[in-house]
Amino acid sequence: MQRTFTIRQLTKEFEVTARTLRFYEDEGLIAPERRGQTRIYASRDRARIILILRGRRVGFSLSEIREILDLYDTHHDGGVTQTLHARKKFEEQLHKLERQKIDIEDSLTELKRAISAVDEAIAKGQLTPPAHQVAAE
Amino acid sequence: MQRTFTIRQLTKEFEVTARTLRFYEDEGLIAPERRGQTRIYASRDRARIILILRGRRVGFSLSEIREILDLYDTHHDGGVTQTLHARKKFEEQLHKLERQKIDIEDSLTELKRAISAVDEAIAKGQLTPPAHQVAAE
DNA sequence: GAATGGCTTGACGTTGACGTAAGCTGCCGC
DNA sequence: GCGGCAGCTTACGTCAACGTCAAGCCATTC
Repeated sequence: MQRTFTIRQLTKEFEVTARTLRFYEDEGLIAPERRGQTRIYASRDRARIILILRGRRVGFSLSEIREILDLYDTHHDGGVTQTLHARKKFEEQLHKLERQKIDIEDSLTELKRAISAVDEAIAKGQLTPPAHQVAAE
Repeated sequence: MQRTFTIRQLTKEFEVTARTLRFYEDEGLIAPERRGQTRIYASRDRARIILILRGRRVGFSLSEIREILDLYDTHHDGGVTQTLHARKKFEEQLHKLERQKIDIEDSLTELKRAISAVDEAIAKGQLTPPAHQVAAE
């Protein structure tokens, strides 16, 4: 099992550019080690990248993502206050995602309606034929 | 039943600024009529705004949203070619949303895991007490 | 030893989605 | 007729999330 990764490997695996990974590092989202100058990513970094990218896909900003990652980092060794704060933040994200899930489901049903409307129109043949089949000019 | 809306009403209903609605107009997403200078929004415009905002929330760019709106507009009176093209585009959006739904569900289960981990930690009392309760300095 | 390829660090450029400020035009109540 | 909104246009500003050079280091390979 591989424990470390080069920047190249990760860019290929996740289809992001090296610039993006360095940018995430500048933003404090990941912290790969160095062998001399070059970055060595551990599987911890890789796991965080997965979280980051999925977070982006579901619409979180990088600062929101950083907040979540920080929570994962700190809620273990923090005091009760820290931990309760983490719990609250997690639940906020949870609710945000649940709202988004509803939005997506609404959009999905609407799109499906649109598609079947198109299909009916085609089936009933209520359509002018494609221009190049109408007549030879 | 109200058929028209002022820009003020819509900003309040949807919690967007007037700037935003004018911007959407500049971008060709809506086309309210004018009484003199002032914009009069019909319920058609309102419906489109609902679509736009929901589209944004699920991560579509404004140009993607414009594309969808255009499809709604034109696939009725277009030829077969137009209509099939519309169908294809609709399905593309459909797949994008389905992928996103999976991402969201994954994130949801992960968040729930995180929350119950927090809860267990609290239940087991494996926590240092809040700083202000430790000792009076 | 010169070229090649990969990695690095700046630093400036870009794109999307608006914010913001300036200055104008009605229109309403007083 | 005037203060005070509401709305309008024009135009520049901003912020996030990178892209795009430029210039340099380092190891290999020919």
